Amino acid sequence: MDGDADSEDLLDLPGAVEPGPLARSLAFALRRAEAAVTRDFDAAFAAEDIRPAQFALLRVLRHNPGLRQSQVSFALGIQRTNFVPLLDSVERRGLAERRTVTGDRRASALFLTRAGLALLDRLEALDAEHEARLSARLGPGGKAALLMLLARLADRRFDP
Amino acid sequence: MDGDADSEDLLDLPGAVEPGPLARSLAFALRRAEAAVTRDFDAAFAAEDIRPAQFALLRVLRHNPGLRQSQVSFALGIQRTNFVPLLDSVERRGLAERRTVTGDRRASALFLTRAGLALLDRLEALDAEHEARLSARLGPGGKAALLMLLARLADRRFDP
DNA sequence: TATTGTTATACTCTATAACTATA
DNA sequence: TATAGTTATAGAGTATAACAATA
Repeated sequence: MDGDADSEDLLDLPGAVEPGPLARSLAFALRRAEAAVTRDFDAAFAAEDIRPAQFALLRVLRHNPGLRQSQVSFALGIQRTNFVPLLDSVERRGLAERRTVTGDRRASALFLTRAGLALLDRLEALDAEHEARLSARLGPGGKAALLMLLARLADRRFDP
Repeated sequence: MDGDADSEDLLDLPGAVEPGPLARSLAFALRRAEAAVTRDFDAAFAAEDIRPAQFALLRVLRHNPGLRQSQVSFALGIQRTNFVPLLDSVERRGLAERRTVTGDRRASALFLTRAGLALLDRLEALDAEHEARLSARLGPGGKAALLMLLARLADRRFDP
């Protein structure tokens, strides 16, 4: 049901600690990889005071102007209730705005401001370098392979 | 500096939302994959009331009896200050224990209890099924490839 | 002086319940 | 009745500063 080769040597726990079965745990490997990516992200974006969720939000708004909050939060995998303070944080900084929707006065449509677009241009430049550094760790074809495997893991059709 | 193939089609944001450059973001892909793995973990371990960090701690203690707190917390990637309540939680349940070290009265050595070992046996069985389900999502050789790529990302020698 | 474990604290992310105003 | 957005709140995970006991 598995059939993978041995990869016990892939994980080096620091300080001569035996990793044991932890060396083959996907959850543990994902956690360590995400921590490393976050460290590089923090170093790369320190000057812009932006967090990953804010960056992702701005990117979605640029490519999908006028979406409703529920649509954006669902696309980002954030509950609509937790999306409110996230959106507030970028709206307070004048990077995005809520506009009232004609025809449904409950909803609000989301747009980047000019300032948001200007910031996003700088962020995309920083991100290109960030992704290039990570890609260099992975070797030729590594990033494409990794994105494919991660997308398979994340496929909600397999969900319990 | 990159040279990967196009994989825009790998990410399907729900609700006809254009992912844009988010489709090639490693941080975003990692976040979604980790969320999916966590959902499967929660479903698999619901009956045992155990969290990933507690499980990882028990596993390290089994394979490395007598380690000091600092060593274990470092191996798990948890700061020693945050490790204290984690260890407290498993010690309160009688799964592990602190023992005084002869020769250094500041330190404590960590051991699984018999109850901890018994629980860990059940957890390892659940985890084998959990990992097998994830491995099935990835296809033949997928898990080994993914573990290798994640280890490359996590390699601290590349850290900023 | 430095190290081990600890407390206190704060910030982010996430999760649930309940509310409002609309539809 | 149901939906879009909101508030309040609680639980984890993580970060820094500072302390006591010991080395």
